[in-house]
Amino acid sequence: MSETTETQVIRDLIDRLARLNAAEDWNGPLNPSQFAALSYLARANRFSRAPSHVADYLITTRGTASQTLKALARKDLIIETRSETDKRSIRYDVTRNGTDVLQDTSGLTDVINDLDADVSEALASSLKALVLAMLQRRDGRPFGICRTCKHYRNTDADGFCQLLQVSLTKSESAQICHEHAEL
Amino acid sequence: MSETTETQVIRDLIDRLARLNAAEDWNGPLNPSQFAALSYLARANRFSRAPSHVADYLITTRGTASQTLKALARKDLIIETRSETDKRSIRYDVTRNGTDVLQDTSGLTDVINDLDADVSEALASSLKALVLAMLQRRDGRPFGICRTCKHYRNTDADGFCQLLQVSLTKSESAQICHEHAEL
DNA sequence: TTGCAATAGTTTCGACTCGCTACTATTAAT
DNA sequence: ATTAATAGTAGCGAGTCGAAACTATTGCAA
Repeated sequence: MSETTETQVIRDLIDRLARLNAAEDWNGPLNPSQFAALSYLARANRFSRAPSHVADYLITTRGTASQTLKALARKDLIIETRSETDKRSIRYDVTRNGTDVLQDTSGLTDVINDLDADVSEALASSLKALVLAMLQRRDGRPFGICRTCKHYRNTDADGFCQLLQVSLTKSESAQICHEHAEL
Repeated sequence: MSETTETQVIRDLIDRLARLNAAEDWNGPLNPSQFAALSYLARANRFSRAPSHVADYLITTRGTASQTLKALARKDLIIETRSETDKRSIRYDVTRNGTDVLQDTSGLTDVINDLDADVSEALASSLKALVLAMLQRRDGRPFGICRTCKHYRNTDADGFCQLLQVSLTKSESAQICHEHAEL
């Protein structure tokens, strides 16, 4: 008979919240994993759209990610592009159909929007601390948008990544990168 | 190209945290759903251990819950007891083996314990608000321990449930009930 | 009391996730 | 020139998931 501690309560709330969100996904054309993968691809920059990146983001194996991506490709929501420079790697881009599917508004989004600004800021910060601590234990990648990365340099119009040595458009600077590192 | 708003960030953090937690479960003898169901049963009172209650708690259907419970029963982690009063209903109790499996300490637990007391209290409260708001939309049951329920009455040694008209031991008053209602 | 309707749980189906292992192609390092 | 590392995939077995169809009870009304 386990005790129900404050910690256990938080664990349960996180799990239940994720399940409530997942249950909503099932109402749409995609299952929760497919939706999460598609949503990630739509926000990731062009250096972060490979199966292995999706696997890292979704905390799963390359094999599982590969299957999920193949399922999305079968549905014409994403399309694969083989790299010219490295013939092993593949990049998946979201199609027009794919962006349409992502328009579905979610109940969790509404509910989070109803929080007071200071509450949601505190929530984001606590959750981020938890995710980072969990990632550290398995050396997983944090992911994050270019503009907040230590390799990012602000130039006149656009941005520049010191790590990959490429310039980035304004739009790209707001995308998610698998190489993201805290300042 | 979806924008990544503060709300989207929180959604992603919740999803990733749940996935990080789930990934840990896979290292053990059970999959995440089985572990969640077993963990619930170990903390639920004797009126809340039926397949339909597990389904409500895990935000899934009775059919799915039934399958998961059968899988746990095959592994001798829970055992089914048919009710005398209502021959349709079944109660699953956690076996000795079941409680042993639950002893596994989780990384998420450690990480939550590392939070400052005031931070974790704020976190619990925000998450609870989100879960309640989500549940309201699908009239799902909140669940919670007897002692904090509006039907609970404190008696001399033990407690009493006004709704079910039964007296509760001290230990039972700390268990999860599917009939739980906010004060 | 008979006759439904609601409830509790199960089964089956098809699509898919999931970790795993084994495998192919390519690229990097010695 | 080997050998090792990396990127991605196929196939396996167990199991999740919702949905629909099904059995066995119990509740309710006319």
